[in-house]
Amino acid sequence: MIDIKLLRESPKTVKEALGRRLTDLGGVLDRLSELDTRRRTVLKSVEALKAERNRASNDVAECKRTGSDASGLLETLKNTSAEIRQYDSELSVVEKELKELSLRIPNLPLPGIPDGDEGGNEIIRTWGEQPSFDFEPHTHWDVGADLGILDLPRGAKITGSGFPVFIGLGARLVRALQNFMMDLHTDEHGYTEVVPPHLVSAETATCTGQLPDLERDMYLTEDGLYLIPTAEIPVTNLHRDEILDANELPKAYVAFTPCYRREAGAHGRDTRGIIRVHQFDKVELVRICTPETSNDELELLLGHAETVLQRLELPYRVVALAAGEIGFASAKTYDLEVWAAGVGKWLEVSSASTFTDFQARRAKIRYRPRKGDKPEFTHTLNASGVAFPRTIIALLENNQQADGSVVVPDALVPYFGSNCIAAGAT
RNA sequence: GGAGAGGUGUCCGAGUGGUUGAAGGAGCCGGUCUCGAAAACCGGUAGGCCUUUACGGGUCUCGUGGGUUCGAAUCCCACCCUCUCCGCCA
Repeated sequence: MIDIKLLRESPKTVKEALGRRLTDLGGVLDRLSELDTRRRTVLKSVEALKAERNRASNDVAECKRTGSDASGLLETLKNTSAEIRQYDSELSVVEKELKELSLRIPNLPLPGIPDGDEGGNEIIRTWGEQPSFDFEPHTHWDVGADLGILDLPRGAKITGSGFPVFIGLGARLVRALQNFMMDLHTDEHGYTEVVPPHLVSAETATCTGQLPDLERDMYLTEDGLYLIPTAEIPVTNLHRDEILDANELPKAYVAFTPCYRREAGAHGRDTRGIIRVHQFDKVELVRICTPETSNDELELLLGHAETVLQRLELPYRVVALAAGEIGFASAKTYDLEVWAAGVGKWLEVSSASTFTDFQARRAKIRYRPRKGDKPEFTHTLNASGVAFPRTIIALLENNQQADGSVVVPDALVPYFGSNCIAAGAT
């Protein structure tokens, strides 16, 4: 949620920051300022009238007690109340539009991030070696089909395209990845494990910023509930409407959930294999912290996601997204892209973002710096740690052998139960 | 799905039309007492918004939203949530 006071006090700063997103919001911002001014004007009038009414009302009560005549007072009060009702109704109209418009304003990009659109993205670092082969590496959909562990046609039969089926060792691989990542984040990185609801209310999805921005990308049920496109939504909302103690922060949560995405408007992109699917599993990391620490927390979070890929021995790069590329609620985002030798592409497996106080404002997540202090908004952050399908793509494509088998990285062996996936095994 | 009960401050809990933003208790913070602690006693202890350089002032909030009234935590309506019982079901 945009800080309306900031817009009031330094509209130029806000406009310039939002301008870096390369979307035109000028008209909306001007309207917002106009509504804000109007709101305060009306509010002053109505509150003065209410003060008057409250005083007179007490006088009426006093008259009743003493038995004196209050009819004159009552006459005046009637008029005052009528006037108040008029102002009140204007106020509610103004406030409604103000709120609706505010929800359409994205977060302000942090000053340090690169400018521009996709071309402005900066590769921060690269880790690991891209594998070389003495044969032409196959794509994951071929490797997976040949091993009998990934069945796309049957998924399409059951539901439609974009709903993959993992079978046998494929399903076991998913389970191994889940346990490996959850153990890593809880035991070594200190996260608290959460199993959240997979369906959320519109209000919940609004607080994290998916609504109204991504309305078309979420599955909406008949009951008005949305299937989560990421565990970020329910987990960040855990502390909605709460005032936390400073010594409770940072809060760190990890959740494994399926994610459901309509991918509306993405038709024709990455349609083969499991690069882009409607349902996938993901381990999500969420942190809630004080404003002073959020920049450091972002780096920490990014490191936790990187550790997953390092343990899995998957080559990756860290990309700092340009201001025109970051998500609606984000102020700064790093993408983690893993190398996939078969399709020959870098694939995003994690997005680590700080939302500064944007989500906290919407969700009213606050904390008290010291006892007796006024509550302040926290900052919120999240990162995938990490998304499964593209991790599986990288494992299958990078670790494939000439005989069609796939080598399982050491870190996964205790969870998977074997150091290789071979055809015919179950 | 049916029947009933209920949602009040950090917590428990009183309050059925008029200084009740809210009794009382607990907790917490500060103080007195004490070598120190406990006990006892005294004081303090919600959030939002508007306004003010500041001190302060104003207003709103007793699940949410409407309504009645000069005035609502208190009356009326709708919705949400929780609990109990019955039914159904994994």
